[in-house]
Amino acid sequence: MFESILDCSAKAIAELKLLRLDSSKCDDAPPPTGVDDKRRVRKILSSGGNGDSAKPNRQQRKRSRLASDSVTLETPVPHYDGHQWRKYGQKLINNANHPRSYYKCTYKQEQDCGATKTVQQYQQDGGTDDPAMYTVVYFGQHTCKPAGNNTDAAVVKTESTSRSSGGGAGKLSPSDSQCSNISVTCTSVVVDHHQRTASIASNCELLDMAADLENTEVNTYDQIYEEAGFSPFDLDTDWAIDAHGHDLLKYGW
DNA sequence: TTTATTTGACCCAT
DNA sequence: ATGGGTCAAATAAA
Repeated sequence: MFESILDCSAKAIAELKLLRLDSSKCDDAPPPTGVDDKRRVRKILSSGGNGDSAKPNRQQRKRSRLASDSVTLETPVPHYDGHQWRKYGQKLINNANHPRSYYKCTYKQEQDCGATKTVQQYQQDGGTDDPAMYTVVYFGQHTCKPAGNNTDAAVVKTESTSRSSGGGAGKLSPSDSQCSNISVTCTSVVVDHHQRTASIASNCELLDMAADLENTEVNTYDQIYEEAGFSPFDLDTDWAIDAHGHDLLKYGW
């Protein structure tokens, strides 16, 4: 297990290092913020209304989704990220063994929060010692405020196949061995310095973190946690995507 | 009754 | 034409 932890940590660091090389091409690409008015448009359409207004909206949205920056997490526990999500779709994807699930922020309606994510299992669950791994891709930013003083991370009941934490508390300790499998990638590294605060962990900072970790004798997840001070998987931390969807932000403990 | 999930259809980008 | 993202009616769960 120890070796496995080491191996996975090394892999994560290697990936982050690769991304660090790409980080030099940080350029500005302000993603349009698509307004989700589709439901109403659909209603109008289905009631025989003029459908011309539908096209720009949908186009705008789809384009924004495809062109938008994203943050990708690879994790065995895709549903514990500090936010509440509502599943709105599932699709079988070509050349994938498992369907992809689509989630939007639970507070989309009330707070017009535009954050979405997709979850897809990419590793066959080979046994009890080999937890299924999921690729989680986050789009957009959370503009919603977390409801209540919910210190526990949001627990999202989703796929029945979810095997995470088997009914245990929705909280992982940093020493949880599963956490050693986490890696973080991003499709675009653009840092808006005006958006940053002291508590922000941007992609670049994550990459720096990886570099620092590489120069340190890090043998356990506990040490990684200690070195970094936090992790993208810290459930006591609230995470968000920055205003332009470029960075993974930490906005609270 | 309310809220969340499932799932087939629809639509857009490639 | 096809793949993938989203909608929304039907269904399930609380």
